[in-house]
Amino acid sequence: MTSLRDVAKRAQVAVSTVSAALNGTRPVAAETKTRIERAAAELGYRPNLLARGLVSKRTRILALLFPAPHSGFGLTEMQFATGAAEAAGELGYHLMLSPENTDPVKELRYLTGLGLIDGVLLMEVRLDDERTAFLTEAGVPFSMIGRTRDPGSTSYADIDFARTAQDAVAHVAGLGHRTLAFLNHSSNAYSPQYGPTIRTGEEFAAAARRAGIDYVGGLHADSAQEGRRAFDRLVDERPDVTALAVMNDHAAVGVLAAVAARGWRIPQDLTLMLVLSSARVAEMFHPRLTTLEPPSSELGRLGVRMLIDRLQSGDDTPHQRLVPCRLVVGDSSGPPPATPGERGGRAGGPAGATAGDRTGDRDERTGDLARDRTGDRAGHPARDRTGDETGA
Amino acid sequence: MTSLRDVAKRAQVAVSTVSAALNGTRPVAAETKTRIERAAAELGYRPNLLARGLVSKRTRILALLFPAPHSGFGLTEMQFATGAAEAAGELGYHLMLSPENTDPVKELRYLTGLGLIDGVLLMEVRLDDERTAFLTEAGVPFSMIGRTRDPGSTSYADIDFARTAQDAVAHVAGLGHRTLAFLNHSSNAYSPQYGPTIRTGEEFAAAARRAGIDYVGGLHADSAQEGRRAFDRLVDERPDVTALAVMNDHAAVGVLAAVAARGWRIPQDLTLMLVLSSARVAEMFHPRLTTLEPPSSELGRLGVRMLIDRLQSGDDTPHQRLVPCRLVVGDSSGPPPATPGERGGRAGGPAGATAGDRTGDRDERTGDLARDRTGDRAGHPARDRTGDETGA
DNA sequence: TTGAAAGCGCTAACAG
DNA sequence: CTGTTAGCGCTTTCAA
Repeated sequence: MTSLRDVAKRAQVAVSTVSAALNGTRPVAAETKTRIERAAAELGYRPNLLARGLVSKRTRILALLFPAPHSGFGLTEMQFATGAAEAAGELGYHLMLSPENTDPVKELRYLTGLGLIDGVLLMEVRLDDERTAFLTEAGVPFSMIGRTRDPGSTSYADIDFARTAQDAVAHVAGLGHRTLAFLNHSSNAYSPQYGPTIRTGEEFAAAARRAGIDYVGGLHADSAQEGRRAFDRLVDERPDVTALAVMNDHAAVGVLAAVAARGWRIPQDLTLMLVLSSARVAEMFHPRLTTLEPPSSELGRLGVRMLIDRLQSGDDTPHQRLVPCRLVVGDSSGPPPATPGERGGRAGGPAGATAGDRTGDRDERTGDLARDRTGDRAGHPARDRTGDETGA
Repeated sequence: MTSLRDVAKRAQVAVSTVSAALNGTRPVAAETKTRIERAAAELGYRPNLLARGLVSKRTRILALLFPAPHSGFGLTEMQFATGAAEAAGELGYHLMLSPENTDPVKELRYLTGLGLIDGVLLMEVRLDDERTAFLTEAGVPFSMIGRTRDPGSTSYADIDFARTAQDAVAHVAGLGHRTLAFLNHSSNAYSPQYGPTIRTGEEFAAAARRAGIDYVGGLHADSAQEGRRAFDRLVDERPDVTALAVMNDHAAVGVLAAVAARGWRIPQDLTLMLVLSSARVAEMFHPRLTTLEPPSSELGRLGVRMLIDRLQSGDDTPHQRLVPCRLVVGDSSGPPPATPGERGGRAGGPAGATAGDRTGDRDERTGDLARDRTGDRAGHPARDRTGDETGA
């Protein structure tokens, strides 16, 4: 390990001059500077982060607290991490992965006490998250992916649920649907305080109301079996429903089974969309489902950027960013059936010319998933991952 | 930040004594020790990792180099990371996520030059991976998830492809199949040097040969469309194939479409299994596919454990561990049809009573995915995630 | 069994 | 503009 002293010796100057030259901390004569730089390069000098951190109190290390991979820990959550790590790397920071144990606050106290990290990035934030209080009180800079019920002056990047719901509603409304049902997670699948579950439900209801669409809520399912049952119940009670949005991949599997069992076809008899699920998952279905894909990676990036921004500016005005999901139209969206009451066969009935045909004549497309088609009525143009800017 | 000096002051001893007492570095009188411990607890003392690392040259920080999330970056890869982070945490270490840019070796040089990390964990290891040479030469301790062509004396945790293939072959053979086809990734989907792609192909061929099963290889597909085409070609050329193993999720989607298009049923007309894919993904299919699920999280854990073991023992005899995939039997496995030549309808023909029925009478099961049933002929008992021990 | 002192590699006053 | 000096918080000799 070559140190500052080695460089100083070789360049015939004092260590502090080398430090200054390399960091631009104070003016250094051009000639001296180049001499120092050459010496540093020749020796392959790398500043020791520990020593630097010890005195400067800043390590350029961020911690990402991620929850134990419980039930629903999928691609989405992990993309936060990769997005965050990338953004950190681009800005000269490092990202530490800290698995959260049973006592998050204790974990945080330990972690921040180490003097190792400059800031914390929280994910899986609950509406009443206790971690924010601790961090605020401890004076540890942090930002969140997701947000608490009342974010106040904390920094966060979260999904724009209102806009997402609005886009979804506009999509089905644009296709001519007048009734939309929403199949949510059960409230205890994740924490009962899990923001996305609650906010998505609320916002779908609100968006439907505003659009003058009939909304059917209060449905929950976390497994294929529950999804199937929920769908059957739904159709019994509300045979007029022609469009359904589903939160849970597994529930969607059950819904598809129930749809097929009734002899219904998608999208002719029902428009089905997956909410907060990646296009990669939606692609696994037959037909390929329309999806509202969460901007996971971008949220991770944003979270890191706003954290670093705060760290570097010293200014702690909060950054709060909402990013809508991206509507990826699949093969499960279509106009509503002319006569909803007379759809398909019935359970156990003649199943001919249903799923077999459907998959049979389905046109296989390659990777053209990025087509952003929003319903005509929506009025806003196709949108892509927008800026990377931290913007207030 | 309370420091050693604060504790020393409060306990009325010298800093060096506090250090010794807290680290057990040298004998300290029991009475003094408790006094120190109490003082430390009262002050909420946390050792500063930077200061400690600066002198001890050991930070207890490990770096996980993960590749840019290119094409096939899924759940599997991410589970390495979570497994690794957990294992690290349990052993008092920290895991840094280092996204790999275009020049991995440069990245590594930089990273290891920082004096910040004690060791490196490599993933997405290619058969001729250049990173290992650098790390070896630089004397940086490392271990791998995956392995190079000739691992020599490097430490790694990898999938036991031979055993996995053997289990798969035994499974289908046990069901009575005499012919097995294998649909691999195309060689350029990942790096042309991507170990799993190559090893799995080889081992399936070998296992089939040993089991006296007719093997059809040389098939590749990375997308649904390619999967569909590959399957159609396969059936044309080898109508005797009754079992098919598929590496790629997307290809499997295409295969299922092609199967349905022919009016075939699964598993009656074809036994289909997914290789190196998580059970969560297999669950998305209809019917739920039999899977050989990679022990991703465990590989991550093992990688970290062997790295830390080497770090702490100072002994650099390599640890090399192979862990087979877990066979999760789904609803896509069954005995071969009596007369393979007369299966189902043909493309575009009467699709009646096919997929519709299949999904219709499918029994929805909840979460009971852990059933380990290995083929009768295999002769080895159900196996679960085995030990966590690092074992040499 | 304990204390004093040196120093890890760096930054940041302060003099020159 | 540059060199000297004093630490950051800790571990580790070396004496006592």
